[in-house]
Amino acid sequence: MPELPEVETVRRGLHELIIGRVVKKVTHDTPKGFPNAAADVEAFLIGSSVTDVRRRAKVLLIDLSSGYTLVIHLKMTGQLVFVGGARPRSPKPFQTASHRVSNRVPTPLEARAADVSEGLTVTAERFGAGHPNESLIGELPDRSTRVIFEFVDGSHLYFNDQRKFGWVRLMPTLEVPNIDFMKKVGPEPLEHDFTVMEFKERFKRRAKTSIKAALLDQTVVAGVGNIYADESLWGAAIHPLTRVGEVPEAKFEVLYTELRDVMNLAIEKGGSTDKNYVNAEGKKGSYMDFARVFRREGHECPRCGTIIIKFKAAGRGTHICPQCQVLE
DNA sequence: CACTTGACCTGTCCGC
DNA sequence: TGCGGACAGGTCAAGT
Repeated sequence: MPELPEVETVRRGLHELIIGRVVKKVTHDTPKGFPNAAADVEAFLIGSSVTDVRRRAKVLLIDLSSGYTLVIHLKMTGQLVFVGGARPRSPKPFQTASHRVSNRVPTPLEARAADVSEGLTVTAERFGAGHPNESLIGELPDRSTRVIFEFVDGSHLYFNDQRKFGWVRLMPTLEVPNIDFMKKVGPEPLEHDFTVMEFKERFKRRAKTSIKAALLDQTVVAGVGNIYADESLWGAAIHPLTRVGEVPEAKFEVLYTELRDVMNLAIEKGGSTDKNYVNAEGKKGSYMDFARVFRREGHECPRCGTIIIKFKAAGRGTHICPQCQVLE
């Protein structure tokens, strides 16, 4: 479920944590998740240092000193978790009684990781007690770990992805803008120069589709997913099935403001953790504590007290207040 | 071309 | 207790 605020939170975390670190080794178990040829990995990733961590829409870009970039999409359940600091060493970490999943057969990736004496424990203690966003991560790697980046200083970056929809690929930095997705994707909604005029203009060509489908369309505006679509539509009091062309001008302007406000708040709260999402330190985001309608069916609308309902719109679970949000 | 639906995956939850 | 099926949603391909 990582949307723009979640990916941005990960980006900020990684920007603090991995710039300057030099890649020593990469282990991965899914050709689909990491399709690059071993020779390319050896030539352009191993021995390179991280020079920048960027984001475009929901895509993370980790730039390397080799002139290549790791392009990463977390899709629904992807996580990028950095583990540094002192590392307890264990000779057979995947066979110790303390291992969380010790009574099953280690995956090939785990077995390989065991060979290099990994077996780290990511605990709340490691990241400091009292942090508002608790850790969701246990020992890494775990069964969802697809790629492990090891840096020369002994720290690690884990790419976990329970549902395997996400991917990592290595390509020349200069070619990143030529990816089909990058050529089609719409403007960044939180950029200062993204105006309400441009917002309205972008939606015009989708006049006949529903406002929710248009919000989720990455070629209209970048980075909006199901959570912030529902939250911003509630904020603007627009029914998700309203055709774009039928949305009153004034409400469109409110939607622009609501979308930006709700995403900025979400970034401030470290994103939304419904089930899987964690930041670069393995911690949950707390926006869901502030959500007004998303996953709140059966609860009262904070504006009018009407019970929030859930139904399907644009192929997605959709949450509205049936009193505040009516078809135009 | 605009728009909708299904596929990709796996873990979880619900009803029987 | 187990099992089948529905469900979760970002993006692309294939369909209308």
